[in-house]
Amino acid sequence: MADIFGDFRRLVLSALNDLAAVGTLPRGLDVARVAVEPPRDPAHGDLSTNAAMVLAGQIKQSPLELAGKIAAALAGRELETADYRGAGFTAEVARPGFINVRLEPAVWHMQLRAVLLAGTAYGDSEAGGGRRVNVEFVSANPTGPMHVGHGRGAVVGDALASLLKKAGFDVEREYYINDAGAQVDALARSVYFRYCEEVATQPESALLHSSSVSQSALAEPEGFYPGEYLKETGRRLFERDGERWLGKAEAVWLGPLSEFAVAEMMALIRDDLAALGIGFDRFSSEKALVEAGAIDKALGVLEERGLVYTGVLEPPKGKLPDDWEPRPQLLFRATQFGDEVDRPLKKSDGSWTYFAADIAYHLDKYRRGGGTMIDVWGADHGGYVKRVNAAVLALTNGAATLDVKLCQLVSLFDNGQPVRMSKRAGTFVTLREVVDEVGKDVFRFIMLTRRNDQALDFDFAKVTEQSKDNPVFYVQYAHARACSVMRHAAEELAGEDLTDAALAGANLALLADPAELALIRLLAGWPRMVESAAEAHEPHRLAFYLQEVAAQFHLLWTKGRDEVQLRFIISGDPDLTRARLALVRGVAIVVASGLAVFGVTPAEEM
RNA sequence: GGACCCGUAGCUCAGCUGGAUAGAGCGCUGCCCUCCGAAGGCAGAGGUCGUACGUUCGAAUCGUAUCGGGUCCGCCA
Repeated sequence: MADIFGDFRRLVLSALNDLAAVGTLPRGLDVARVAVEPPRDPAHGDLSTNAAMVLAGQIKQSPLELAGKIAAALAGRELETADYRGAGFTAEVARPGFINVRLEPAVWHMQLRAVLLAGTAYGDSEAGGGRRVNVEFVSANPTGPMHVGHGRGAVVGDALASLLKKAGFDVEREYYINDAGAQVDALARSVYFRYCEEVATQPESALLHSSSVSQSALAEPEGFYPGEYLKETGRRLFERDGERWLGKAEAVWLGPLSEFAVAEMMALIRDDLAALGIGFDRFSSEKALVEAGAIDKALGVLEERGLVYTGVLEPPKGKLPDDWEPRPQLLFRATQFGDEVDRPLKKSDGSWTYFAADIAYHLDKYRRGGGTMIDVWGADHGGYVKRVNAAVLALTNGAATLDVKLCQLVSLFDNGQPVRMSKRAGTFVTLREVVDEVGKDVFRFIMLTRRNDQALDFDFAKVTEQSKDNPVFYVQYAHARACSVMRHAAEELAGEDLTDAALAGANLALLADPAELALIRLLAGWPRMVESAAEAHEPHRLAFYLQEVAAQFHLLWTKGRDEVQLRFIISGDPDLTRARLALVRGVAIVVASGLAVFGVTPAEEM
């Protein structure tokens, strides 16, 4: 894949090798931090490398002097990749020790050709080397429909997975279903309550003839989930099972109803996810894991290493809970792996903690081939990161890495006014309502316009506005505009071959305007952008990049205004027209390629 | 009281893992439409990167302390 920055970096490294061969440099220098980047100021040239400054410290030489030697070693070399073969460049040394490189414009023209030939596969990278990455996200409790915060995690996780795939990793998307534990029991009881309500509406119901049944059945259970959606679930249960569960002891129905309720809730959640265009490769069940004895096995691993013991935790600092008292518990030595305190594995009633199940789950993921694990969580789980990291370290002896991405809160606004949300008051806004209101593409893009650890304000009025302060619109508009130009061209140049493959053969050397070259430079940065964003696990970077591409394209468009925009591109000169159409297509390809990572459909017209 | 996240232009936010004169949008000032996408663009003003030390050739970026905002806080998930 054509990547001028990567290619030039290889050139620099080979020059360094040659210098080492003749003894100018010692062997075995650490070149990991040697980078080839576009200089911040275009006046400094097309490419810039910090090689001299990175190495100067290692060999105690002046960066400036070393830069001179490297620049001399670079002189006379040629770019070796087929995409640029024969293209020349000049290197010069600048103040602190930078080596600035000016490329012949032909390099950029060749780069544009490569973009057209690659299509939306442009930017695909081998950087991941097919290594396995497991991305676990959403994992919302199966107790109701998703809310907006879940939606953020869903989009971030999904886009991150796509990004990693584009960067050459073997990615698995996974959802962890917390279908064990007290909250599922509470869910089942809530469903039972709604079921009884439903039965009571039936004219021939046994409930009507038995006051004792009605009294016990129609009391809201402890931990009741009050949401309306469970009424539907209760009705569906009645449709399926009739009055079968009526008046039975809880012990009889709790198990079957839990299963029923979780399946119903997961169907709800899958629907919400489908509305966002998100699917998973795997759903893992906590319950199945527990029943398979995975916790015992995982704790066995920890026990072998002497990391499990029974002890009493120090009271938490600051204000104590009212009922605090010292209790002996089964604990994990998390403090040996960077956590503040050792963490409980068993509750005082002898049942496992959620953490114990999580230890088992992460070991399971690791054993399935996940040397690299990414978990996307809500920020309210922040206090949990250290202990899970500690557990992963302990379980795998440091062989696995876990990166937990915490998504900060999403606040809803409408025209600057906060949208008040309260579960109790029933003014709770679900993810589905938001997505139905603004559309999947808008929602997805907006969720990626902030770093995940930055709180996000979501304003219904602003995100649907057709103006420049709306990044979704701005980027989509660039793509639509490019498509519009191509439609005009197809009409006016009927009979000409305007496919990407044909345009790649245009005389691109005619693109000599600084604004045109600047735009190609930007497009050339796409593969680098994919790799660095993937490495950092930060999909939001692409959103900013795409806005930049859109801005440069709009700029170029208006630049043609003197000659009337469309005529600037589709001019009287057939060769120039084809060259400029090639650039327009290049923009469309990169934008579409970026939006594809985001799971956003590029607009062809607006 | 502790842990985690965030303090960058009036506002909302980037800043590519330590580099050159810190950027973008909105807002503000002044420009650019007979017509073909002005749903856009150009130029200008606007900064002690919360504060103070430290690490080094070099810090918005790393470390320590401190102030402000948010989230969470034994067996809840």
